[in-house]
Amino acid sequence: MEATRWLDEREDRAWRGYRRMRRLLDLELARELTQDASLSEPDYDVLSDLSETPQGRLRLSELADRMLWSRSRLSHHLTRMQQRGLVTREECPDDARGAIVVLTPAGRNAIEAAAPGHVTAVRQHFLDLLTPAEVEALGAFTHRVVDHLAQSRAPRPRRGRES
Amino acid sequence: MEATRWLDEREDRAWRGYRRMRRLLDLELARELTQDASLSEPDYDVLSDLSETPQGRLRLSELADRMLWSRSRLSHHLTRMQQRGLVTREECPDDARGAIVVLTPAGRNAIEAAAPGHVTAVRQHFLDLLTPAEVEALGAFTHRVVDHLAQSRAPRPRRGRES
DNA sequence: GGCGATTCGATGACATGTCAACCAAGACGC
DNA sequence: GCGTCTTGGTTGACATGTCATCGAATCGCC
Repeated sequence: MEATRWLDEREDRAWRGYRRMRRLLDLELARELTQDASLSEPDYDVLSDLSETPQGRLRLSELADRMLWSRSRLSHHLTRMQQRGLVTREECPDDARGAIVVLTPAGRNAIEAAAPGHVTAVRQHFLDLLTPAEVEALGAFTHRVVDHLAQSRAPRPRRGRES
Repeated sequence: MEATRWLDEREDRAWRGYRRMRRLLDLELARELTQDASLSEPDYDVLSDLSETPQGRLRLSELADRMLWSRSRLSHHLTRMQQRGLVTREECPDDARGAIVVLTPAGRNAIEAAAPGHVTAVRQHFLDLLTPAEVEALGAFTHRVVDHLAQSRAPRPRRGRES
């Protein structure tokens, strides 16, 4: 039970800035996305991940893993997107339990129409405000943090006895 | 209608890393908070902002502005927190429309019990993984981005004719 | 081949967040 | 003081996310 190491001034400034930036950036990007493309950020992410695959199709669980979403959340969200005609579900040939999420032509159109504006917004409100060195540093430390966090949530060894 | 400037490799790495880190960090911090202190992140933020004021009391709208929350969201959330005894509402003496949010002793206890663990988690999963230079850079560019975004959403001048 | 354990995805109940009214009260012009 | 406009906060309807549970299918092991 060590004494807590509180944040010093520099750390506090970084942590507050990070959270405030997140929030404002989210608000602005979401605002532009709905306005220009009638998509929410989650919609955009789903479509974006799907469109990055050669066929625009992914196993539901695979998509959920990539997005770090629960299967439940994705299933609910897909139901809504399906009603809007952006994606469909197909049966999985090699696993009868499985579902394959498929990008519809309308979904493809939607993401292709939305992407330029979204990327532009990301630049305008974020990346272009950073120096190349800062972008480089951001890439470096975020991946470091991601790797660290991926450890903690790594699937437990099957018969492990770890605490 | 310029051609879209897509992200180059470095930018893409930074942007993906940022979003992935956000998500994983949120999951982990929220997990530890609920487990150790039975608080959600929004709960923690409300209590934290309140406890930073000398009296543990803030006008509702003032709190909403600080948190970048809508009044509606805050009002709903306060209702729930009030039912758990973490905060109360009082009438505002100088503005009969107003409500003052007040930290209860239980709320004070909750944040004081939660803070050490939370700060430790923030260090462990984030800040301590960064070099001092990276922390410094993070503070610098996040504040730059925040200032930029604050511009776009600045309250419009009362009778302005601005585009 | 068969049985228990696990995985996949869907679903319903519930928690949380958003949006558009709404009411009451202050602010302003007169 | 009195109409009108704005502001502060609440509320209800609805969208979204979480959690526990379920049925069906697959896996592992014998």
